Amino acid sequence: MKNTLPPRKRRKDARPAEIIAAALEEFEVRGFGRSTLAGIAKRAGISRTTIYLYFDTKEAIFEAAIRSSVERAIDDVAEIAGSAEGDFGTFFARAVDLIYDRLVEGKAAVFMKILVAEGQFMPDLVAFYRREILSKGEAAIGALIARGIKTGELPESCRSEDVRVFMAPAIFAALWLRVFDKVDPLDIEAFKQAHVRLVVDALRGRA
Amino acid sequence: MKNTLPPRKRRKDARPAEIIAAALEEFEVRGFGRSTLAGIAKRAGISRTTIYLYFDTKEAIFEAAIRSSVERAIDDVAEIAGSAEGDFGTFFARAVDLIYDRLVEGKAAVFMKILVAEGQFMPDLVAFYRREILSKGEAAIGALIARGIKTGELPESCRSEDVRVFMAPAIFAALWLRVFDKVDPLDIEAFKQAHVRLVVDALRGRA
Amino acid sequence: MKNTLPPRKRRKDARPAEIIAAALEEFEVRGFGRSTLAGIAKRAGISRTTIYLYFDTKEAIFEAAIRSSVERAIDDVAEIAGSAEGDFGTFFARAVDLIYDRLVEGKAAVFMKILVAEGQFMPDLVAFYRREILSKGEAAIGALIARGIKTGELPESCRSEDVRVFMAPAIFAALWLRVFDKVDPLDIEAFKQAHVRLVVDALRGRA
Amino acid sequence: MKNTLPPRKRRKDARPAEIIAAALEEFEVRGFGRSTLAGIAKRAGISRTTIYLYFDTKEAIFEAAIRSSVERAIDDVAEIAGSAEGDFGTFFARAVDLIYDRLVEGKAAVFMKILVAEGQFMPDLVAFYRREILSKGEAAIGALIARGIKTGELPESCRSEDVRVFMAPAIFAALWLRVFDKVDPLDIEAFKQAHVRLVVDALRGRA
DNA sequence: AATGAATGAGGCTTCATTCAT
DNA sequence: CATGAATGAAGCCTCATTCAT
Repeated sequence: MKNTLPPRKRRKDARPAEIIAAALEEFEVRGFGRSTLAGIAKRAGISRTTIYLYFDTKEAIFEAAIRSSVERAIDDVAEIAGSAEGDFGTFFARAVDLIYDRLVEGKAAVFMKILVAEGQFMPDLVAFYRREILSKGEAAIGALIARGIKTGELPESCRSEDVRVFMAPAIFAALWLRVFDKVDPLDIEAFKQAHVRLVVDALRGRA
Repeated sequence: MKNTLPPRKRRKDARPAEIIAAALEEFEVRGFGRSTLAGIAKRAGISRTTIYLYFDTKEAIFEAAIRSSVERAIDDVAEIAGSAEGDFGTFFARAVDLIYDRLVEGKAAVFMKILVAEGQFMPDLVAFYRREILSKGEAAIGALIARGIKTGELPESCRSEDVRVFMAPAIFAALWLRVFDKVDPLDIEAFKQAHVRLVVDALRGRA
Repeated sequence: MKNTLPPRKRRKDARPAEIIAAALEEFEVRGFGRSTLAGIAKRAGISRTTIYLYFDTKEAIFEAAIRSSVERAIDDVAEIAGSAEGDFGTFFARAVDLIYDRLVEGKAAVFMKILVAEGQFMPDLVAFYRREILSKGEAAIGALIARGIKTGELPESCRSEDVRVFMAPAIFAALWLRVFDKVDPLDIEAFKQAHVRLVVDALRGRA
Repeated sequence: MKNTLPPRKRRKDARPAEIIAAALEEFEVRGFGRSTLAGIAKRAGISRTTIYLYFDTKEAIFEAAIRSSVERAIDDVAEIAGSAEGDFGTFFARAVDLIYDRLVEGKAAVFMKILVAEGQFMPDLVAFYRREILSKGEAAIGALIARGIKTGELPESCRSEDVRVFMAPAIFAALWLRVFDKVDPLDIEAFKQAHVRLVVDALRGRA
């Protein structure tokens, strides 16, 4: 029943997503500043002006891209939080796995890169990204820690800690991969494990 | 009498540094891509074309800026390594202090930001920055760990760890400050201490 | 009804030719080096940037102009060679008539002038012009001479002569007209006849 | 006695000539339009601004260069005309030799090239060059013809001929050498002989 | 819905030329 | 006499964006 829509219509509905996908490719390869509408259009296989039927500016495309990735992120957080059993180390490792997956695979890292570079000119998007994406991650980590405290694995003092310090290596790794990896490769698996070990050892040690 | 040098001449010697300083301001405020020679010139109080007497391209200015910051970085490393006494925690805290100083104060973070944004188009500079700046930091941290192992404070197993994971929160903080701080301020002092605690606790705990 | 094509579309097809025509005007008046895209655009009644929809660089415009004049040149040669009857003098006079026509009327002389001035920086175009234009002329003259030898009007020895010497006065006249004519006018008709007489007398005299 | 001037003075007197020489090199290599004062200064081994002590503009340098070559040209003409004996063919061949020498060797051809390219913007120089250089050549050829008529070698009808047609191949050769020679070399010696033969045969044939 | 045509704003860079020593 | 420093004018080119079909 959903497939009975005329192809024209289906096409129309798909366009924004196609453009966003094309734009993300372009952003990844050329950075945001150097990306051109011409490049995005070419990747999307459409004309430059067609983009204006769906988006007002280049920034609007980026905004839409960022927004379109929110739902999944929310699901992710739910996924992390939903898991039922295990000790803190296991949970944390799983959360970190997920985060690295997103970051290494792509979109999230592209967003980070662009926000680092151009965030000052997109305060709304920065706020949005922080609120919808990063803070979910923080909340998730915070929840893990709270659970660890409840189960007695972690000391009460951990509660007041700025959780961003526990996520920092992941962001670092994401950016390093995109910038310095060619000149000094980072073994992402080993790094991830070091990251987990660092946090788990530190927090457990305080008990 | 020593000051009787003709101002024109003195000017000339000072110009490159002035231009670099102006460029760094501009880069910091507008990012590299959006920076214009006109903006740099205005900040430096000179004409657009005067810049070309000293630098061939915008990239060249950035390169000069990055290179001009190397000497200090090297001194810093010496400073860290030179200190004589204390336990691992004290040493590491001092090193982290220094790193945050550089990163918060300015230049280094500006470079990081630009390299994140445009590094793919400046492979030479990425390599240079990594070699001359980042690897010094890594080496310093590695030396601290080696010393901790020798004094028995840290277990032998620490030696094989990727030291970048110990520096990551500093880089993270530097970028966060420039990007998300307005929307979610980061208490740099508290974060720094959390960073130190994280690493020290984790490494000590392994002993 | 055939004329109901949208003007926008018709425009598009005509644009390159319009731009070329405008450019030739500009080149003729200002020379190639001093010609500006702004000037060409103004002559064509379009915006500066519109030119870039059709040509990549100023050189490309010149190249297109030169190429667009080739077909006619080829036809000319056919025309000369095709004529059926007459003695060598008649043939040669007709060929010279044609050459002077082209040269005096315009394009060809403009090209010559530009190539003289800037040819060292456009080796491909020099080669192209020589191959597609000048050598046709040489071939035509050579054919006339061969015919003259066959009919017995000219001695066999003429065959080995460098035919460029027979065309030289035409090139000279073309350039003189553009450079020295104001200060020392050249009666083109008289000169042309002198040219014909010179060559015909010389070649016949050898018989 | 002339050599007792202080070296500073000698230097000063020599400067204009040095600059002119450097400029001619530059003009020859890069053409007039693309030549820069910076390039000329470098060739002359002096500073860009020093040129302004002696010349007001780039055009002024060219003008001085052209004027400085006049004396020699005048001498040349005298040389041609002064020779005492021989028939018309011999005389003409000698004159042509001389002309080709000048044209092939350099300065004169550089002037021609520049005037062809930029003459429309230097009407005074065009007039000057025509008057001081070209017309000398024409006069010399005219004198040769007059002498030929007097000695009975040439018919009276030659007198009314536009002598430029007799010089044209030389100009042609000079330009061809600078423009098309790489793509289609011209054997200058053979061409020169063909030129002489053409003119001599034609004029003699009329007798 | 889609597009080809067109353009204005703005960036980098070159160069002749002036200024002050 | 000579020059290093500095600049304004001007050119080429890119790109986001609008217009008209």
